[in-house]
Amino acid sequence: MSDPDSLYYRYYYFNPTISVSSGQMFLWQQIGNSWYGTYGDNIVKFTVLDDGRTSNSDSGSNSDRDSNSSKDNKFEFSSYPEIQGWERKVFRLDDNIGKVLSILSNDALVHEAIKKYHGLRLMRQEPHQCLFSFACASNTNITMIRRMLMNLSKKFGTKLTFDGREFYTFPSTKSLNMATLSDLQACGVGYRAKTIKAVAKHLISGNLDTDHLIHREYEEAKSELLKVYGIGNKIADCILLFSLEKLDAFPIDVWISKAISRYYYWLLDESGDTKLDKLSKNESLSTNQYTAVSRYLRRYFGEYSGYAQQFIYYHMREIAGRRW
DNA sequence: GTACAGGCAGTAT
DNA sequence: ATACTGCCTGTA
Repeated sequence: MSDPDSLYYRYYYFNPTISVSSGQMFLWQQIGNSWYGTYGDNIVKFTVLDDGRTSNSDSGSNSDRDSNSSKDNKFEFSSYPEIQGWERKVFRLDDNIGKVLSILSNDALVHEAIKKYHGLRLMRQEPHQCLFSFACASNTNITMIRRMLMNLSKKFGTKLTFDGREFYTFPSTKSLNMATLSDLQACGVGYRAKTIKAVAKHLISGNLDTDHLIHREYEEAKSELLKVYGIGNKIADCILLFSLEKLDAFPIDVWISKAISRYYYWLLDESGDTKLDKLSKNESLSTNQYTAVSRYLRRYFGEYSGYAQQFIYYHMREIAGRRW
């Protein structure tokens, strides 16, 4: 890479476009060449500067590059109210991505996905927003979750203007705590209103403290989250991975479940765990099966299991022809 | 009309 | 321990 100012050069290549479209963060929208996202009280924005410059073959370091993304776009970042350098935090540019990808490349499937979805990053979410977002995520799909969160933001967030357009901040924990069940249900969240209330109550009372959980180990933080009504294994793992710095978390949803029975069944087989015998035909996991499967996969992928999960997840959605 | 979508809690076996 | 069931809501 000849341009020392390019983000590829400074941070190892990353592609915010593929990350925001991966479904790991719900409140993003594309307008023209720009993407706008809600990050708590702020609206963050990046624009793809398509300067037509294509990457040249610089001595093999690009050999893993997917041919589809051989063009190195530049990106411009801004926000309102302004947060300097938010992209570093949100796209986890502080991670040693070279090390992460190198370790995970030991697995054949993840290695393929890394090549294919070059530049995909894990995104770091604002913890309270992440908690409430996944409180809405049970038994539904991404389109519905987006709708619920947009409705909640309109009703309980603060309107602000950015680039001459209207946006809403994410609702404060306090406002969601004060809301009644029917206020929340008016946003189309249905029975999940009880989970939202439970999360708000735990946060307001100090019973659940995200700053505290960030500094605890995976197991301990997870058991705290599981005490909240409506938060189960999968949702807790998403919250841990996306906002509480648990890169070793490995959320298992139906897509990852498919990937496991297809590509990683040998791992469970090797474990000799009898309660996993029926897993190949029945892809839905009981609580105990989830815990067991999660343990083996986390042991296999190691401290960066969450990155592996993200690449596998994105891959499964892609080959299934995702639509949202 | 019916099945289903990035789960979970409650209840019955 | 494991299996089964209902749940809000919109879309196919």
